[in-house]
Amino acid sequence: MLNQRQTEILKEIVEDYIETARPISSNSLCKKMKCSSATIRNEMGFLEENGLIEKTHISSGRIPSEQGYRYYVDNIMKPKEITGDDMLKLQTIFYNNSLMLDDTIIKSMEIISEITNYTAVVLGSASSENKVNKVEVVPLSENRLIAIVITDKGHVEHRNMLLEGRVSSDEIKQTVELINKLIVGTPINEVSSKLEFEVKPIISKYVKQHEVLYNAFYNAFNDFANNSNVVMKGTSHILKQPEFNDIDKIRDIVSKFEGNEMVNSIKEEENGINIYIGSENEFDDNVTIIKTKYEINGNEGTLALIGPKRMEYDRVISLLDYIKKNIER
Amino acid sequence: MLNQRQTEILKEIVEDYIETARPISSNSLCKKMKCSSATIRNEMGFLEENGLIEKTHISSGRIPSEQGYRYYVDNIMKPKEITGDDMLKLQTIFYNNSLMLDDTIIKSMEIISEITNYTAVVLGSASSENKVNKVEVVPLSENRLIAIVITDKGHVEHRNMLLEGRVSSDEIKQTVELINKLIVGTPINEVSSKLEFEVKPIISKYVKQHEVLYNAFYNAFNDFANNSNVVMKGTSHILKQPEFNDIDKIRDIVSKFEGNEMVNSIKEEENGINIYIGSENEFDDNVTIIKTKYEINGNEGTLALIGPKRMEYDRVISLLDYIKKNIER
DNA sequence: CCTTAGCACTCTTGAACTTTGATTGCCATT
DNA sequence: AATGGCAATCAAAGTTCAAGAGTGCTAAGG
Repeated sequence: MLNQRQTEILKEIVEDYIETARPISSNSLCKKMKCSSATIRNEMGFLEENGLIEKTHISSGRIPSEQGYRYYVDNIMKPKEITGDDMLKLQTIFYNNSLMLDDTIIKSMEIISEITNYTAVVLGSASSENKVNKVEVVPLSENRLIAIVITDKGHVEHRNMLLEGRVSSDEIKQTVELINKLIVGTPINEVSSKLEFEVKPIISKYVKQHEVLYNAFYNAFNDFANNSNVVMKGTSHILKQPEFNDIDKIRDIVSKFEGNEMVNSIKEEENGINIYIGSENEFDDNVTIIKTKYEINGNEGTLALIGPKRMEYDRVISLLDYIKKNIER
Repeated sequence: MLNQRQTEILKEIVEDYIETARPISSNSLCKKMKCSSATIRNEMGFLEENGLIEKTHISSGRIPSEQGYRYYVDNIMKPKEITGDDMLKLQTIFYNNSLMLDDTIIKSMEIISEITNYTAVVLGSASSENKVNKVEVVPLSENRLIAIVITDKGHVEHRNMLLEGRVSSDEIKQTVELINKLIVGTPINEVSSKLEFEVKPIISKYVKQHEVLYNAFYNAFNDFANNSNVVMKGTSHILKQPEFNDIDKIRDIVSKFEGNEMVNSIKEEENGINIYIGSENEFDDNVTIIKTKYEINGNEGTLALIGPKRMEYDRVISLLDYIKKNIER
C-alpha cells in the first residue's frame, strides 16, 4: 500500500502523462507539491521498485507502467463529471427522436470517438441466445426466392436462392411451414443440427427441389450463428495518438482492426464497466480496451472504446456510463 | 507520338518503377538497350519535355508522371496473362459451390487484394433503380414489430418498430396492405414522396397509431435509397506500399477509407474497365482506382481496386476481367 | 545528323561527431 | 526524514563529411 505522498505522486505522474504523453520529471512534480525534487526522486525510486512506474532510458523522467495504470484505475481515480460541452454533443443524439435505437447507439459512440480520439466498437447482441421467431420466403421471379429468418430479439437475416428448374409454390410453402413448425423457438445455435436431423429427412421425402431449399436455409442459419454484428467507428482517430507516431505500429493496428480478433477479445462477459490495460487484453499490448454491456428489452450488446494505455480513464468511464444509461432508458 | 525507342524507354521506366518504386537512371536502362546512357539521357529529356516522366530532384533518375502512366496504359501496356498461382487461388473460390454469390464476389476480391497488396472495394447495386417488390410486417411481441422491405432485385431492409400503446393487428394489416397496394413497383427513390403524399393522408384517417407505423416505414425506405452497400477488403494491404511510408499519408488515407467519399468517386458509370490515375480520381491524388461494373440477373454492382499510381496495371486488368467474367457466368 | 565519351556539377544518403539540455542517483548536510 | 549539490547519463537535434549516383552539356566521332 502506498502512503499519501506516494499516492499523490503516482496520481500526478499518471494524469500528467495521460495529458502530455511525455515522461514526468521530479522537477515538474516538485512545483505542484510541497517538497523538493530530491524527495520526489526518492519516492519515485520506491514506486519504481514496486513496478508502478518506469523509465524510458536511464536518465529519463518516469512514465506509468501497466501496473501503475491498474493501481491508478483501481485505487486512485474517480470518475470525472462530464463537461457541458460533451454532454451537449451527446444530447443532440439522444433527443433526436427520428433516429432508430441502433442508430442512436452507433451515433453516440461515434461522437465519443470523435471527442476522445479513441476508436469505438459496438457489438451486437450475442446472437447464440436468440431464438428463431419466424421464417419467411418471398418469391422474386420464377426461379428466384428470398429466404428471411427473424429471431425473437428482432434480428433479420436473409439469403437469395436460385432454383434450378421449377419448384411449385406449394412445395415452397410446405417447406417453409415445416421449418416454421419444427424450428421456431429453437435457440439459433442449435438450429443447424435440428435442420439436419429433423427437417432434412422429412423434406427430402416430400419436396423435389429439397436440396436447394435446404441449403439456402442452412446457410442463412449458419451465418446467423456466426455473425457478430460489429460496428467500428473512428478507426482513424486512434491513429492521431502519439503512441502511433510509428509507421509499423499503425500498420499493425490497422490490420488488426480489419481482422476479427477484436471481437473475440471483447466478447468476455462481465457486468459493470471493464477495463483491460495493455497485455490484460488479447487484442494489442499497446492499447487499453474499456467496455460495458447494455441491455434493452432483452436485447444485449457491448459498447467498447479502444485507446492508448494512456487513456483518459476518468472521463471515458463517465461517458460510457452515461451512454449506457441513456440507451437503456 | 513517340518513336520506337522513346516508347521502349517509357515502357521500361514505368515497369521498372512499378516493380522497384525507385527512380530509374539512364545507366540502368542502358544495360537493357543497345545504346549508350548519353543517348538515353537525350531521349529522357524529350520525354520529360512532353510531361511523361519527372525527376524527384535535379540530379535524380526519372519516374513516370501521371501523364506517363496514362500514356503507358493507353498505348503501350498489354494485359498480362494470369499466372498459374493466382489462377489457382481464385479457382478455389469459384469452384466452391457452397458459397453464395455475394460471398464469392467478396472472397475473390479479398484474394486479389491479398496477392496484389491493393485495397478492394465491392459496391452493391445502385439501389435507386430497384423497385419495391413487397412489404412485410412481423410481430415480435405485443408492442414490437419488424418491418421488412424487399425489392425486385432481392435486397432486403428491415427496421425495428416500438409501438407506444396497443395497436390492433388489424390496423397493422391494413397499413401494410395499403402500402403494398400503393408502393409495390415504385422505384425506390420515388418512394418517400409517394409515402408522404399518397399513403400518409389515407392511413392518418383510418389508423390510430399511424405515426409510428408511418415513421418506421419512412425510415426503412429512406435508408434503402441511401445505402450503397459497400464492402472493403484489404484496407491495410495498401499501407504496405512504399508510397505509404509516410505517417501523415497513412493517416490521411485511412481516414478517407472510413468516410464514404470513396463511394462517390467510384460511382461513375462507364462500361468496360476504367482506370483513374492520381488526380483523375476524386478520391486521393496518390492512388489509382481501377474499376469495372458487373451484372448478374439484372443486379448490378461495381468491383474496384485502389492501389498506388505505381500499380501493376497489366496484371490487375486481367485479374479484374477474369473475376468479372467468372461471376457473370 | 545522330550517337557517344567525358567531365563538372548537383543532390541524396548515411555515418560520425558535437552540442545542448533534461534528468537521474547518490552523497553529504541540515 | 528531507534537502541541496554534483557528477553521470542519455536523447534529440544539428553539423560536417565523404561516397555514390545521376544528370546536363559539350565536343568529338561515325
